[in-house]
Amino acid sequence: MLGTVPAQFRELVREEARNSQHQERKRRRRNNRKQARKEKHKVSTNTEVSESDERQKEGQEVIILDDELAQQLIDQEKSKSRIENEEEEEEDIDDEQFEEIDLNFQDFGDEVDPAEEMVLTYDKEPQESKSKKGKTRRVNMVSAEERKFRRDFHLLYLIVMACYGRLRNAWCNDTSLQRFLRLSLPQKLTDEYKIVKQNWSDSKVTVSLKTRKFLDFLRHLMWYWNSSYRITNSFMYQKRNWGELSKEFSHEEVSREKFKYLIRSHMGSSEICLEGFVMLLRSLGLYTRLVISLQPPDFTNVAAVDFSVSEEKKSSSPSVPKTKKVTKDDYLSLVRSGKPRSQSKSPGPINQEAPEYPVMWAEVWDKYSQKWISIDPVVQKTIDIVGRKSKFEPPLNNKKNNCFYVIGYDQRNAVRDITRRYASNLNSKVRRKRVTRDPRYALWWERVLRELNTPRTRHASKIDALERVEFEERDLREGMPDSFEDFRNHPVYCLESQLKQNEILYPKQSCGTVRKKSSNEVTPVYKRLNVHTVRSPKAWYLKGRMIKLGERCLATKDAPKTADDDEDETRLYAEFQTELYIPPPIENGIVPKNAYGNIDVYVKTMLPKNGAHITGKRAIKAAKLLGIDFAPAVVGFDFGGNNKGVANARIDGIVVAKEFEEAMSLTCQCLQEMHEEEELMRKNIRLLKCWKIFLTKLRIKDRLNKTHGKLEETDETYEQGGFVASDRVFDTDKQDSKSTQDWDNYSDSSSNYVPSESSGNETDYGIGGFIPSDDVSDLGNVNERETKLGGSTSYENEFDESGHSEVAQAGLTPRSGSELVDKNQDSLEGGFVKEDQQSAEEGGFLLEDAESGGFLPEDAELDKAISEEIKKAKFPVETDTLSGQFVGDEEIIKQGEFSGEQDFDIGHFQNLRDEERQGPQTHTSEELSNDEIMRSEGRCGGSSVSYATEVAESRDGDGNQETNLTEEAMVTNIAKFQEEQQQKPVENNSTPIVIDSADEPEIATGQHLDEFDFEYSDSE
DNA sequence: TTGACTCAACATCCTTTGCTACAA
DNA sequence: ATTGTAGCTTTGGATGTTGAGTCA
Repeated sequence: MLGTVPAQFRELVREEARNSQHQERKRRRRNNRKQARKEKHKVSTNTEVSESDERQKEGQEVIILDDELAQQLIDQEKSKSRIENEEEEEEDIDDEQFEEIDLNFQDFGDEVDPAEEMVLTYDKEPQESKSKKGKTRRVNMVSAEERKFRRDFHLLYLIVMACYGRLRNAWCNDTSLQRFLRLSLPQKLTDEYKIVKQNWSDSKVTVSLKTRKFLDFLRHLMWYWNSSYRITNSFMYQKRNWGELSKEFSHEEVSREKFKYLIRSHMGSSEICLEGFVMLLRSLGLYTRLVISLQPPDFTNVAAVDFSVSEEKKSSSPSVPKTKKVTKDDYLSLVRSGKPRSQSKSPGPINQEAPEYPVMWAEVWDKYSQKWISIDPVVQKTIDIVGRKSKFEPPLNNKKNNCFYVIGYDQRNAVRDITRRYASNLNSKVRRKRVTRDPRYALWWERVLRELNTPRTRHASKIDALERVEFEERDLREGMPDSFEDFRNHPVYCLESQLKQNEILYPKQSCGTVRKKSSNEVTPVYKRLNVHTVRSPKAWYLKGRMIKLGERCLATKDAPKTADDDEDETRLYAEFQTELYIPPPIENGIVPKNAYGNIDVYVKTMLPKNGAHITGKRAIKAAKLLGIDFAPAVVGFDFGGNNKGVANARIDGIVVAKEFEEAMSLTCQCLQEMHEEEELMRKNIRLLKCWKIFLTKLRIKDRLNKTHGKLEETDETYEQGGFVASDRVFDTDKQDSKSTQDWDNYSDSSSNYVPSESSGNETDYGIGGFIPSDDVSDLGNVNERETKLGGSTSYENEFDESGHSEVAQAGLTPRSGSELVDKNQDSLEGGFVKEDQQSAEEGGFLLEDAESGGFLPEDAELDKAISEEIKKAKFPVETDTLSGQFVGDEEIIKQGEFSGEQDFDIGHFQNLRDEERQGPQTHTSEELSNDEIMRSEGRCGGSSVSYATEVAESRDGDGNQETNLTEEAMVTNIAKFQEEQQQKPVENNSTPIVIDSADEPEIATGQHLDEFDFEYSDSE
């Protein structure tokens, strides 16, 4: 294994080189393609191509070096990049790649064979390229992962702030505080309010006068509040770009009690000042909204973070932008702790100058003019009835405040998105900055708002309906965008030049024109309403539609080269040219099929008349059983998986005639039940077999005791480890008890001797119960043993910790030969042996009984019951996980060999298994131990990998979890094995060695195993 | 200062029914 | 001899979006 490590590393480097070369080739090809396209209407641009080639040569260095040099190079690069980081320069070497390589160097550097050369190719400045005029163009974009993170962060911000607003709004509904505020209102204002109210009820007063009076009152109220409230901190939250997220900003935590206190004492931050004002308005019975303009970081900004924007502005050095990538950790550390990760990256708290535009304000409903009046008593101290443009809307290029998400909360806790009122360019500019530009997230945002509402406020009220009308008017009033770019994806207007490839205008009627700013060229503008998506007939078929008869295509496109059709272009049609596809009906129970023998059911409407779509994996079997006609249902295509690039039909269930639906569902249900029953039966039988084997082993042990004399320290050995006891019996016979721990000696003296578990783990087993999970997880031991066992497989891998596997519970495990075998001595050491032993001591399952003539009658009965149970099984239990070996056991039982009435022919027993395993071998009865017998029942060869796979297969009914666990165990096992191997001095030998079972004796000594790759196989 | 335009670098969408060798 | 299945190969091409630079 070790020998392969440098090769692995070299492979990695080569792969890097190949990848980069491949990328280069790809880019070159693309460039060529692009240029070829341009050549259609341009003069040849060959010079550019060669230029780009030269560029690639310049940018790329091929270095041939030995590994030591490579190490040096990488060290250099590392230190260089470190320095660069410190100096905040933006020589953006692909750090990640180097880190990856470096890691390998550190791990395996000592083992690198210096004789071998390698080629290390790297891009010197992969993210820079030259523009035509020779100046460098810097590409400064973040990865896809980072983009996703930014979007998610944006979403999270929206949710959190929306919830925050909801909470604060609820606080503003505190009636006792409202009463307090109303009572503390000066008499003058109270009187004025009375007049306003009288005016409202006075029909003689005109609406405009009512509104004006009301506005006057609001203005006075605003000034009163503004003068009586002492703002201790004028800072409000503001928009931060991605680089500023880790900067501190002062924010005092306000509990509800503190909030109450601050309101009563007319003192606090500007935010609480506004909330107090909202309360004051509500206390007067005015329908008031708390309005919050959310300021999430811009998710459409995918430029690498610029930390020094503010510094840059001050330091008048705009020529060299100082940018630095920020990792996710920076944001997360901010989110988790609210503190910056390192001071160097966060140059002090955000500049807390008083903002020009508010992020929170109030809205009051004027029921006479039927308009919302916006009041900002804190920042601008203005009252505004929003006309064309709101006074609160900052310019679009404002870095600290944007009007992209404005939410209003009223006293009923209704939550509404009222951005439309405050964003004058919602459709053209703001829309592109909102996450709702993606329909998926539009739904998401709708849902967030819906969830924030109470069930009562989810329905639009009268005022909401009026507001909707207002918003529609505003949509119309917004008009056409004033720049070409703003037409892109505009919901109302479009330009023909910006249509996508599969979009057409029909009918092509312009609704206006737009003039370019640079020239007098006039471009017609169309309504987005007239834009249709066109598709090929095949694409429409996949959507369950077909082209109407006589329709002419609206567009064409080049047919894919792979198509067998003679036609070199595909005709495209719009949806209005299609109709629903009606499949041929099922007649006489015969399902119409396509050329592949399937039926296409891409959408529900494609299900034929009189047809039923039966899903589920037993559907086909059920249909075959019933003898009815059916067709597998193709519901889509897969382009990934094993067959990348080529479509694979995705089949889900079958289609049968409607009249068979009930029969089918019953049959499927029945099959399912049968399957479950069968599984249960299998499980039971497996467990019974476990018991049988266990009992058999006890009998063998008993017989041995009887034949060779009972071991004195039986109890002790049981405690120490189950069948180690037998080993000791064996030891006693050999008069060599000292060598108990010396496995090599064992192996030498008795070939194929399997040592018992190393005594380190034994204590756990002594407690009793089934396989302790500790042992399962202790793969270190497993490996140890595996090493000692040589070619034998470690069974422990398969014992999942959760203990769900009945096999594991029973102390059974399948092995490489797809057979179940009693888990070796462990199960006997642990688990019930001890208890049995105890009970034996107490007089239940006594060895003495056995001595006095076989097993107890109960055991015989149990045995009989087990055999009968197995016989009762109508299905082939033995075929799969249970092999004929158990039948062999059964036969032995049947022959009465263990009944105590005959002498135990140990030689026969031995041969039975040895013949199965590796042909006849000769053993004397002295050489036999329980371990021996148990091992003889298992195929000890087979790679752990294939074994694990088999186990996974054998448990296919148990779901994926077990399989995963097995794989996990497998991986751990392999890793351990590799680790072990690396620790040992080794000759350079990376080729896997196949070990025949004939080699087992040697392997069992465990002397040379470390050199072998873990790939053993049985010679069968 | 702003917008149109270009270029580069990705991201994303569209595509829409195998073959062979080998083990069981 | 037949059947079932693992593994192959390494990935494509067009189009859309964005940042950055240039120019009017």
